[in-house]
Amino acid sequence: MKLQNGRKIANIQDIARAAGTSIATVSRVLSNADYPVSPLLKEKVLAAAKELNYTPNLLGRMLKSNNNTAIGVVVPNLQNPFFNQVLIGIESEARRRDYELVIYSSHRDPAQERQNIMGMLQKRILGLILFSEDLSSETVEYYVASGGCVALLEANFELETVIRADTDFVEAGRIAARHLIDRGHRRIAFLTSPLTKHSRRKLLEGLKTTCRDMGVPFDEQRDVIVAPSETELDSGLYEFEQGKYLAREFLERRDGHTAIAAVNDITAYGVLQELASQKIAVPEQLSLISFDNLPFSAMLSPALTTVELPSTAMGSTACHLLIDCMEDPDGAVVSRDLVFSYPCRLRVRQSVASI
Amino acid sequence: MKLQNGRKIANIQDIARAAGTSIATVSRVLSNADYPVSPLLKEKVLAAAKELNYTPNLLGRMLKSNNNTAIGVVVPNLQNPFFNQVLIGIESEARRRDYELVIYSSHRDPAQERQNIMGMLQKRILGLILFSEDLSSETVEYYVASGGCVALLEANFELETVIRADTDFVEAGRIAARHLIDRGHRRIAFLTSPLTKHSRRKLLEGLKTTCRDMGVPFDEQRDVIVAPSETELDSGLYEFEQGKYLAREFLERRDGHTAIAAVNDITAYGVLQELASQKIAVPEQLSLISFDNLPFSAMLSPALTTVELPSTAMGSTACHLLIDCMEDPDGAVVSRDLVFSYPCRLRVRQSVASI
DNA sequence: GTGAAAGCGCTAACAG
DNA sequence: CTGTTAGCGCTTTCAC
Repeated sequence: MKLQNGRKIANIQDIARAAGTSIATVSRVLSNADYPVSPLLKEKVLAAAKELNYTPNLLGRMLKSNNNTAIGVVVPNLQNPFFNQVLIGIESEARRRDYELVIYSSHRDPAQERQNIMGMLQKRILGLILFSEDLSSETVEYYVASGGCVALLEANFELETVIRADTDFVEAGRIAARHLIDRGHRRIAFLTSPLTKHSRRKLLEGLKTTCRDMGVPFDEQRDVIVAPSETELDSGLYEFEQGKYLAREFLERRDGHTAIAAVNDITAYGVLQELASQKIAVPEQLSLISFDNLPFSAMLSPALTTVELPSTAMGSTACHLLIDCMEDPDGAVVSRDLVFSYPCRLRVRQSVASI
Repeated sequence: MKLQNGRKIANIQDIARAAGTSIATVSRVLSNADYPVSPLLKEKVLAAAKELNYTPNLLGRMLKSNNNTAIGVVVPNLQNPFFNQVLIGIESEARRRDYELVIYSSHRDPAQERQNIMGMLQKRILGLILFSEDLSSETVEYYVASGGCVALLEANFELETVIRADTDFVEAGRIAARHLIDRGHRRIAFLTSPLTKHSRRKLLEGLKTTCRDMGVPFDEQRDVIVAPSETELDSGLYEFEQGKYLAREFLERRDGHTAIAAVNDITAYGVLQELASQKIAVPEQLSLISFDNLPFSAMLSPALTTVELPSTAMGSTACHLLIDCMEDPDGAVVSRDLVFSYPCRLRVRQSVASI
């Protein structure tokens, strides 16, 4: 109905008229269904379409076929670089398969999340990648019941008929501890935000059990320093400030520690800056390792040794499986193994010394 | 048509049947048009809708009304944190106004960009925010001709009836030069990627003219160091590597310089790491300033002094104006001033010394 | 106030 | 092969 050089956008009727045929034929050639159409007419239709600058109205098609080649992505926010990494993976896969990405940020607000998912349903966006470490399953169940496919990233609730990706945080913790211990460290501190999240507790568990397994003392009272509270500002800056705070706290209570494991990269950046401002050289006087491997971590001085949590790969695989499910006519794919987990990888750089 | 607990998703027919009325009435209450409906019927309809878990099908509505409450965003890529900052601004405004964000990444490929925009048109997404420093206007013109509204961010081509946001890079260059000179620097080097982009040339211009205006010698042969080529890998890592390269080059050719201006923050990170590895202390032995103010820049040691290019604000204002235009029935808004530019701001941190 | 009916642009039977 | 026709779910005249 919109104007285009004074004319409305051409529709198949216009094409049909111009090509001297019927809308059915036009539809058949333009949606290239494998339906026999005489070469002559085909040619004419194509020519008319080109002539009239035909732009198919996918709303019409979608309304008819009730499917939407878009997938919705709900992340807690866009500021946290980790989610950004996940998005990069999702985007590349979506583009490869010709799906659009509709992005919502929930700000960890269940009401907002619910609204986002309902919005998707209203537009018949039937594929959802949900990053939601601390929300519940109700809305998701409704979405699935309405015919949607979903991929859950790091969710803390169980649900059937759904793709799941989880990171093995215990293993991540183990890897970090092992590296530190291999390099001769015997007193390790874990600096963390409050242990309210599954992921953080698992990290701690990995650290702790590995220390014990390898004969290194680890005492939660002495070796774990927890930041007081957590305002979910999500600006990234908050975790950074928290890292500085934790470093100060650590230095006061330091008790023979030669290495710090920080709960994530941004916290480690804060630790690093605080240490630098107190003229404590990393890794010469104190070693530091953390978890994430944000791209920026390679750019620091010293470059940060960190356990890479698969983010981009997780995003791209989740998207890949999701699209498979969406395109699967009779849910056969669902019988495949839809829970996956990528290994964490140690990225050795310069912030851990051998002692 | 999809199943939901074995039933299809309810549509207004179902509601009408359940409420004992007609689809017209249902539509009127459910789309809350300000159309008189008796309280009794209204009540019944609402009850039925709730009972049947009614989820309106926006495709139907959109097909009829030919408008889509989504806006498309085309950025070159998702890896560059600068675009990410812009996106954050766009997202917050879009959410506030209840618009969905459909995100495309063009990878600076005109064909891809064209395809993205065509895809939007096909879904009748009639609002576009395009970040495109080096593409041409053809597709955009077509989009506008088809009834779309567009906001151009940092575009290098002219176009009417369009919102534009541009950054005053000359002024950014001036601000940096002024700061350096105010702090006593008299020999400044500009480290940059190839001067193929408008923005970089403008930065140089601001630097150069300000030096001359303030009586500080600036010689392009001696004071500008250009990286050899530019592979648009866009991983962010490339600019970082380039920064290291430029720093090495600088050190070889250093000729009394006391300060470096790097073309952007990521390049500055590379410079900083190279300097650190060569044990050159910043800012004690050499000062460094750059352009962007990515969130990370505050997290380095030393924290980077940088000229903030408005990114988030630009995104949110662009989105704001775009939605105004889209919602404007008769293009009256277009007469307003639709070209805007935010001031760049100096963020003084620790990488520039007074000498 | 209310409802019947005509589309929005497209696809898919169904008939020729 | 081709065209007619009946919807997809919704909004919106236009009569009552």
